[in-house]
Amino acid sequence: MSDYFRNTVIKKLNNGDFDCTKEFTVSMFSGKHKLLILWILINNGPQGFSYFKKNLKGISKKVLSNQLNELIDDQIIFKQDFFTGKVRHTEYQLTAVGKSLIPIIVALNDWGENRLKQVMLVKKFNSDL
Amino acid sequence: MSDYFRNTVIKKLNNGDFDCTKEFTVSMFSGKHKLLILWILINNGPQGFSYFKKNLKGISKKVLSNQLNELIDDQIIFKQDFFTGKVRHTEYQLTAVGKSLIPIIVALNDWGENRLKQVMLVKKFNSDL
DNA sequence: CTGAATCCCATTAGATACTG
DNA sequence: CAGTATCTAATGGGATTCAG
Repeated sequence: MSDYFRNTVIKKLNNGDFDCTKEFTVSMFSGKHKLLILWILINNGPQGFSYFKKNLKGISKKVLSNQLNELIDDQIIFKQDFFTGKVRHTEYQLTAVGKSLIPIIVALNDWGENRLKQVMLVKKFNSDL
Repeated sequence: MSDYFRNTVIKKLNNGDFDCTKEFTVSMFSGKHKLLILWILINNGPQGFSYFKKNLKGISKKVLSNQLNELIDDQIIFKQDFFTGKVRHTEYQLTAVGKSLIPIIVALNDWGENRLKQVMLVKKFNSDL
């Protein structure tokens, strides 16, 4: 992702540069895994750290941690801790702000699925020649 | 952006790994400036290279070129060249695929504007204390 | 179990110069 | 005008280590 980019946008906002709405919006989504994380939360409900680790194939703990923290900073998700004895379990959930993204994320996902089908059809057609 | 990420997704698709719809979708949008580029095309119609250069504050020619080419590769926009004598002018336009993104981009932008207003209100409130 | 800190290398962005 | 080529500096990701 782009911590640098996010920080740049945050600085701009703090300096009263309101002319960066689009950059702001992009900064909310930049990060390879954020859409996946949100998708999981939308479809499977609140989940813990290890659930994401298992389901986001190939993601490292560091990157996952970064992405989750950025989403928390942006108030799109929040975290709760539970203890079983000394063992900590966590649960990440969508905030109200995060929930307001659901229609967009669903639309984005639908678009991606349809587009992927198109791409695959073209590929198949070409290989059938 | 992430040429690396895009290439990874493309490789996966070529290897028959269809289990990366979300990654595919994200790869379409990854890139700080793509949303801005599309936003310009949606609102201001077809534009040339220098128009983007002027309006995407701080973007370098190299990065702009990359972003435009990725969008072309993904068949979201296409390019036409015109010559006035030996001087080349270009025009980038949305394809049908690109146009299918308009509702999503508009929704994304609306969301971003509203969210930014919220953020600003909170900031103002805090500074008024 | 969750997650922060560190080290190191791959990738990307920016500046500059050059071409058709 | 619209890029491409090249070089360098800044960033980001992965692996490992450590801690609550």
